Amino acid sequence: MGPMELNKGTGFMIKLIHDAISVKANSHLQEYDLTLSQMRVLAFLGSRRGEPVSQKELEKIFHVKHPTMIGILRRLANKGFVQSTVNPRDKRSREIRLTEKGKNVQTEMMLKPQQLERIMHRGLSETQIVELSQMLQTIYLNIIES
Amino acid sequence: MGPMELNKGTGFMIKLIHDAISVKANSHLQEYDLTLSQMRVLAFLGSRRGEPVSQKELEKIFHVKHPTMIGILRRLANKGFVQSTVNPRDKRSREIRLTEKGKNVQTEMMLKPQQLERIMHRGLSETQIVELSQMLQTIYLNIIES
DNA sequence: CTATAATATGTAGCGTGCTACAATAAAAAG
DNA sequence: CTTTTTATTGTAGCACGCTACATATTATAG
Repeated sequence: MGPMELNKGTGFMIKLIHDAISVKANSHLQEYDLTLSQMRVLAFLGSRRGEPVSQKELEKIFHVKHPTMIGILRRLANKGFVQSTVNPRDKRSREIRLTEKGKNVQTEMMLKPQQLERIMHRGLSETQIVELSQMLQTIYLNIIES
Repeated sequence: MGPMELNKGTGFMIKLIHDAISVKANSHLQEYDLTLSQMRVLAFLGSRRGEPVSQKELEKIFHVKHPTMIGILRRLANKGFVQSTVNPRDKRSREIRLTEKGKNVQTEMMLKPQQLERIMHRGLSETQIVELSQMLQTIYLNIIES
């Protein structure tokens, strides 16, 4: 059960880390009635300080297809964290905003993402973290462009 | 839209890569009527050369909970790639084996996983790949143990 | 031996990805 | 101006993670 058996290729390791992050983050976010993907969206909306964002913009920022973002926003809206109104200047489009409840929970959780990052980076030097980030970007672009 | 905006933290990059691998691999595996998770299970069963494996073993090897593995195996069995029989020595347990169809598709796809790995590693030196692998293992253990 | 605990599998239901198909509104072409 | 194309959002249905609850069998305690 040592680290030996973990050496199964980069793709598999990425999957293991992804799943582990989901489980860990979601269990911590349960107390706020939120998931990791939902929290990321709330954090982004909070960074906009009240300026509305369209669904399309959110899809591009989070690199997901539109049915995925619709689902996340629907659940956030059902729980009262965000509000979605038709854009009067383009009735195809919708403007997404934080509600008061959304603003409150967002400010309450501002620090959380950095905490998990710090835990992940334990035992790695600053130099290594920079190199890791560059390699991950390289890998991502390699896949996308293949 | 350059690489600049990708710099959003290790956790988010891991998610992006995970999702990109899924989409790319699954689109290639469509012709075999398989998904990436299903193919990984078939590949492992193929490496056992006919020796049956229990569901519990597969859960440990792939680091998933039992309902997840049950689902993957049920879909593989419905498509005729694997066979599941009760273990006569322990009727709680089930023995999973490849069918002939499973063996054929498994040998046909032996090389595929390495191909995607090679694409992912483009532009990285051997040294970097080793360092990356070590850092990913560190990160995984950091999360698990936190 | 019997009662209890542990183990392996199964079911139900949810969130988040996806593709494919559809509807409405705006922009472009004619 | 009308037609066609493009853009944005929506719906249906699937795979695969998960948790929580349940069932059946084996192992352990008493």
